[in-house]
Amino acid sequence: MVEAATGETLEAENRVYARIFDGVMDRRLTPGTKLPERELCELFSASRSLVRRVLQRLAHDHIVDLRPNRGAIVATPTPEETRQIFEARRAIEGALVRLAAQHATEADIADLRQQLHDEHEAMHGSDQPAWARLASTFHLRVARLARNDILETYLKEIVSRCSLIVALYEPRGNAACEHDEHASIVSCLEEGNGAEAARLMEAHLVELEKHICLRQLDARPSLKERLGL
Amino acid sequence: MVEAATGETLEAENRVYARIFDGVMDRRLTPGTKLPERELCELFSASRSLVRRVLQRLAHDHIVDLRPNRGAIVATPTPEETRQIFEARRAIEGALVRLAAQHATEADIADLRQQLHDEHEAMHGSDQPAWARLASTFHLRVARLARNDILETYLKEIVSRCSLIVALYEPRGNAACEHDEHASIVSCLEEGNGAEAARLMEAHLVELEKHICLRQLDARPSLKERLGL
DNA sequence: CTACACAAGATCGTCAACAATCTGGCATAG
DNA sequence: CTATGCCAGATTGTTGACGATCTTGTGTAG
Repeated sequence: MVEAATGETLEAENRVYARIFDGVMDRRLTPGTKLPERELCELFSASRSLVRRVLQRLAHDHIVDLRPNRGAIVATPTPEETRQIFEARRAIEGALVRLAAQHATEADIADLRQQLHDEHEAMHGSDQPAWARLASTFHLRVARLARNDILETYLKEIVSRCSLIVALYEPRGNAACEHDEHASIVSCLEEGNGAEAARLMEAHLVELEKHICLRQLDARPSLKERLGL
Repeated sequence: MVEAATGETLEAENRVYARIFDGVMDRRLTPGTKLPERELCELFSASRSLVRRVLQRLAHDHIVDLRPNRGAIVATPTPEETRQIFEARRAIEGALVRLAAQHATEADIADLRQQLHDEHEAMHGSDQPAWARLASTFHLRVARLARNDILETYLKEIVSRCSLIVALYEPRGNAACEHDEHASIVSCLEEGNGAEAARLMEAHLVELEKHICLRQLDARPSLKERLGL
């Protein structure tokens, strides 16, 4: 087939977007990585206009930086942006867990427990990329329970930006979430205690930011550090 | 000049975006309005590719709906979307006023008081479009004081969607905010009382939603009502 | 040896023509 | 008279080529 319906290209577009998005979430695409149109076209066997649209979407979601006439690179959040991102995340994810506590069914809780189990195994199995990915997945799963697509979409965008931050300021990538804190949050959700769940979540996020801010003091994003000078 | 730097077109793109955006905020572009590419090109003396980019951005911000092969129309939020939008708005704007209370300077408060004065005049001057616009402006001004671009951007998007909702479910457009409630919020901000400011803001938004939900019962967006049947 | 200027290569941005799809009206059969 | 099928006009989606801009390597003057 040369080209089918318009729906096909939409699907292809989402596929390319998801591929790059996942690359960022898995920290295989690190901040500053160049994303030349030509190369993306060849890799995905896609037309330039499609690749271009995807890059614009990614730029709109603050995942890539589109520099005029200089191509697209994976975004590198500044320290100030980092501060704002975590502040926004606490607000939005706090609201999400409150809502999740209202709507969560027993089946939902069971799914989360299964998720926690997978997390635990990945952590002990020393499969660190998988662990990091599962840790983000947990947050997104909880968000889905809130039954609010808008806040959920916002959180997804923010979590992806957090992935960039971790890649920048936490080279070993060991800033993943603590398993126990996740477990406590699930317990609160089970009891329908939204207020406490939100409190735990916000504390959990403060811990995560502290982990990163500590490194931020010495690990500047500039290239001096990256060359060991 | 035929064509200048790339920055010029960027500027033109933002200009077209802003024009359509303002049209929605002022309720001159109502939900369902068709936005044909050809016509936009002529109106703004812009190329088709530029218009196309703008429409994609507007679609990403949920201001227009992009139907494949059928063109772009101004978005028409469903009742369920309306529920989610107000829920999200309470969460985000609540967080924003809390932050605004922390950062607001005396000059900021003075600016807000000026804003309140303009609101009051527009209300009495029976210049309703101006009033509705100023009411939204107040919320965005408060958001700016929070010093968090991410949450501010999210609120801007949500407020624009609220404008669509009002246009849909409040034909006369008289669902604007109460002046007094705005004034109370400013007072709390002046005292640095973020918790109370957030409480007032959330109550204010609940009132606004109630105003709309009441109409939602009889005024369905479907065409039966619009034909008087 | 250093610094500046220049030019070739590569990449991005734009435009215009072509192809695919949808809408609305008309003809025709029942 | 109603319903169905079809065709023309209009609109959108895509592609390919052209022009503009930036990067980088090289050469030359100081």
